[in-house]
Amino acid sequence: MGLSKTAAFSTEQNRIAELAKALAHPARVAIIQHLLKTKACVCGDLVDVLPLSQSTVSQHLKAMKNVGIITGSVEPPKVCYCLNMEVLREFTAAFGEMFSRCC
Amino acid sequence: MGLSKTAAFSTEQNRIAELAKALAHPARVAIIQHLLKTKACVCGDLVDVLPLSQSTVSQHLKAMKNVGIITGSVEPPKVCYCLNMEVLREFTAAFGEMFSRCC
DNA sequence: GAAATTCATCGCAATATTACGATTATTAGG
DNA sequence: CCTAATAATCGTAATATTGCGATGAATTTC
Repeated sequence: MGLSKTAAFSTEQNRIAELAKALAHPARVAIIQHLLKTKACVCGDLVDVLPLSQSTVSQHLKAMKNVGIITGSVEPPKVCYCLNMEVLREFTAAFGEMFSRCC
Repeated sequence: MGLSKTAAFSTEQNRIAELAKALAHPARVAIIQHLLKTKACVCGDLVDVLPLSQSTVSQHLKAMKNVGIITGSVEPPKVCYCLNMEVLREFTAAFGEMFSRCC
């Protein structure tokens, strides 16, 4: 029917999938990489860096913010985006734990 | 227009996104977890374990096989699926490297 | 050769994602 | 108050994903 049967899976499985989805697009990867590089918060120069329109970038940022992997703080008239280290640790922990036994 | 502008991003960014996409669905996570648990190869009992139809499971397996994160070897009339440790290492390396500096 | 088993693939429907331009807040500065 | 700057949201269109039942291919067993 086209809808992801999230209800049929565990909370953990859904969370892991959600975290993975936050990086499951090259633009999202590029955003993360840029935020890592510029260390300090960055705002709409993401639009300059990415080969996408302002509205599209804004949508990606919203999606990533919903998952929690980035945060956005208003600094009128700009918005400053940062990586959420808490969630990055959650990410590495989840996958690290998952694959620790085998490789 | 709805198409992922993959051409506008680097090969590395696309590969990372691809790897993430392989885990960006709870069913895929469940498949990985089950393959980790049963260590040895598993076949169609994935269908018994997952709350999805045979055809849907087959599709997920195909997608994951395309990314390379699992392999399937024919053992008539069954097909035996295994994790590809090579690609799992690629996965952990990619994200480990990415986040090594910050957390 | 006729079932039975196992899995891939096809065809379809529903929903999600990606992308953009245009519009709408919000706020700073004149 | 008017304008410029910034970013979110809306509306729309195209494409991708998810899911299932039905069908098809390969192979074993009887």
